[in-house]
Amino acid sequence: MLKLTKKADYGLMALKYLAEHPETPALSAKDVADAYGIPAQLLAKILQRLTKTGLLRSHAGMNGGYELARDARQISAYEVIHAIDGPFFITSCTKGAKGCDLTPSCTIKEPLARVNDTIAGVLKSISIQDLAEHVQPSGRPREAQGLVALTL
Amino acid sequence: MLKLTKKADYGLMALKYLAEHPETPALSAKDVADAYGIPAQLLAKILQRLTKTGLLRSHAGMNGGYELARDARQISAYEVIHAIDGPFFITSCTKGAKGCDLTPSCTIKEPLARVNDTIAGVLKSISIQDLAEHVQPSGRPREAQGLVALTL
DNA sequence: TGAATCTCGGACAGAAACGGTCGTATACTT
DNA sequence: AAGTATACGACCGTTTCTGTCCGAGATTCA
Ligand code: SF4
Ligand code: SF4
Repeated sequence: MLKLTKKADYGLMALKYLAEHPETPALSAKDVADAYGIPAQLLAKILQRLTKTGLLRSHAGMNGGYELARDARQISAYEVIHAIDGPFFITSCTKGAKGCDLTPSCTIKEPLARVNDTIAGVLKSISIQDLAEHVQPSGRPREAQGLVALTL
Repeated sequence: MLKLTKKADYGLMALKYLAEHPETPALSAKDVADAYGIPAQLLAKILQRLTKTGLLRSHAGMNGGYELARDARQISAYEVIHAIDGPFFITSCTKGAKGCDLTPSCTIKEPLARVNDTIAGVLKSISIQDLAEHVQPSGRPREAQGLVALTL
């Protein structure tokens, strides 16, 4: 529950990897998969989907591969997750989906929808760049880099 | 992914229901289950687990049932979720668990751990009471009731 | 031209998590 | 004693997740 899919996880890793190698023209799925221990074929399909949603640009053929379509600073974790795992809900009922059987009688779906938005906001405020800058966490609680409004 | 379990969902509904009926000495699992359309047997087990973790007090026998162990204001959504679905991770690796195969080579687990904490913080800041006060959302974006620090 | 490399896309299978049911034992009230 | 309600574990069908396989198209290079 409330757990990130491994695909999304892999997707974030790959994007971060690409962000860290801006010089290279393109990196193949296999390159990235080998860099970590990710199953190559699986990563391939993930990158394909990221391409289809416009987060990556692909290039077939020899020395082909993928590159970021935008600056790493302009790609949010939310977009990645959304691209890979589809629309983001905390519950089974949220807007867009058909909802669970007891959507009418349920009295907490509305407050939960706000929680959903809040969490989505957190994810949206995180960019690939943020992941790439692995500031050595020297234990010191740094300045908060952002504040997320929690309306409920 | 990142979706609340239905069990947790039911648990929150039940807790909220109990919070809304502070006068009654105890409400049986069946009462709550009927109030919404929740499968009674399933809700029963959920409430049992909440009892075992100390969020509820149970009372067997006729006219028995459950009651909140603490004030609704003192019970966070996080506790409920944690009690029902176990420890809260966003990823498969987080502290406590054995982690996934590529925990060593993974470079994003540390930033993700912070995201994890952030979201957990959001959940912790929400009490059952907050759910019960279903302030008619008149569209007007009320004052933010809290801010969550987003450190990465 | 043709071989090598790489993306694309769907099908598919094994594994795990989820949602829900059942049966039985136990505790409390009247 | 009878009735009501919690307690607990086993079980099972469904869905979701993870990962693999395979065939088809694109591009580069010799
Ligand atoms: S309707 Fe209520 S119960 Fe059904 S999914 Fe939405 S929140 Fe959970
Ligand atoms: S280690 Fe990296 S890949 Fe494995 S679960 Fe944690 S974050 Fe995801």
